[in-house]
Amino acid sequence: MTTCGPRNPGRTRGNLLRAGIRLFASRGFHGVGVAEIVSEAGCNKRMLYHYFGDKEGLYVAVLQAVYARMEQVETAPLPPEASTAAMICEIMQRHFHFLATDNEFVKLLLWENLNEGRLLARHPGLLTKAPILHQLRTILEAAQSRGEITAADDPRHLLILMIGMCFIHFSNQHTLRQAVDLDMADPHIQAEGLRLAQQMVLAYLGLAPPEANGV
Amino acid sequence: MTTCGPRNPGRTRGNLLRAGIRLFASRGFHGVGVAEIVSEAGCNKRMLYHYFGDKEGLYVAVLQAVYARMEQVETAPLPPEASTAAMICEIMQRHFHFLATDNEFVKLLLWENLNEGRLLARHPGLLTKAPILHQLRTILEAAQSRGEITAADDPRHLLILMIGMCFIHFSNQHTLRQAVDLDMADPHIQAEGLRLAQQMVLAYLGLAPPEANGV
DNA sequence: ACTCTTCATAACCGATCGGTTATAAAGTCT
DNA sequence: AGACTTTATAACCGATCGGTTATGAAGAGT
Repeated sequence: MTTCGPRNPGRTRGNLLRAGIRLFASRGFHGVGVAEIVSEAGCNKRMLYHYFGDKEGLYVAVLQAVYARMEQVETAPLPPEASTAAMICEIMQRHFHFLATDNEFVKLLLWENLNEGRLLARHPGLLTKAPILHQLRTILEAAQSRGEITAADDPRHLLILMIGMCFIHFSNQHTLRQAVDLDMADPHIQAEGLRLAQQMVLAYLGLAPPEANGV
Repeated sequence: MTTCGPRNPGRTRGNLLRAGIRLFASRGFHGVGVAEIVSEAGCNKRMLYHYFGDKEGLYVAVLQAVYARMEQVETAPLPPEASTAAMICEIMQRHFHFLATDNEFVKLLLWENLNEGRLLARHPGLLTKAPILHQLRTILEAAQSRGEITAADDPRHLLILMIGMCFIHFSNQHTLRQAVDLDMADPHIQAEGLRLAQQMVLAYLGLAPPEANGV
């Protein structure tokens, strides 16, 4: 497409990375050829090998870049004076909204899982511990010390279910549409799904919903 | 591998289908070559084109075969005299157990979603409505008519969350392992995840857990 | 001005891709 | 026995795959 001009190191690398993110997310590692990537990046095939070593090198860089987008969103501090229920709803809403916004993240995560984490295994440290787990732990411990909740279950299991209730809306969009006849891409449907998920977690913890609805 | 012998129509077709299920599930449509499939099926490449037309034809047959496995499990009748809570737990346990057992189903479903349902769109009727939705609807309506529950939310949304809480354990096995440091392949971890998911749904519906635990 | 590293291109490589052609043996029907 | 359909094989096809070689221009250091 847009040629790279005579010399422009940063831009060529950036173009390749962006093209890689878009194409790998949309069709996976095996589904994309390097010729297509360099065509979209507007440069020669040799440049990919110059900047990233090989196709897999670009793929790793793509994963790093997209994981960084999640960390950036999920490490944002929470409103310190909010109620426990409000904080639970907030981190769920953040996670849900991030998945809804960053389709490329969702797809790359799924590709990597389908690949049985082979790339992740070969490049340890690519994916760090979920920052959201630390937030949830802090919230639950504080609530427990104040006697607001009694359950002492492993917060990791609770987090998995919270993530699962969000993730399903985006990971299984197309098959769910056929299976239950709901358009998961519709923001209204998504909002309803999030609302129900939040209610479910609050009900499990025995917390009343925050002031918005519960009076 | 095992050669097909002089003539054996059913077996060659079956071998190809089985090989296709295993290989497409493990590496997706683009990740597998026809040469590899026929090698595992123990027959010549030409046979694949004879029985299934082309590579995509085999892929469609694979999806059909694996979807049929789910329908078979999830249309089994429920114990008619059980409590509402027990029935909810039962359908969740069944769904969870099916996903835990049939890894190929989980992966093929994810491949197809990542492919944005292109195959599903090209072959309508391949995936039918989820039979589990009908079961859930029946349970909820009966409970509602008996006044056991009050919520009149769309059962489709509840089902999505139930599926999501089960699915996440298998769809994101490898990345979750790194993100929250839990081995999702461990049956004990899985059992705990299911237990928590069941509790969550029951808590949301305002139902006491069935006799097993609640006394 | 001279060298040296970096950024870039075009042409090309062997291997593999999905799919086809040519051919024939095994079974089936009359 | 002879004709015809079905099941099978081997060899091959053009296209494309990921990756390399050969080459040179642009910028930086001296």
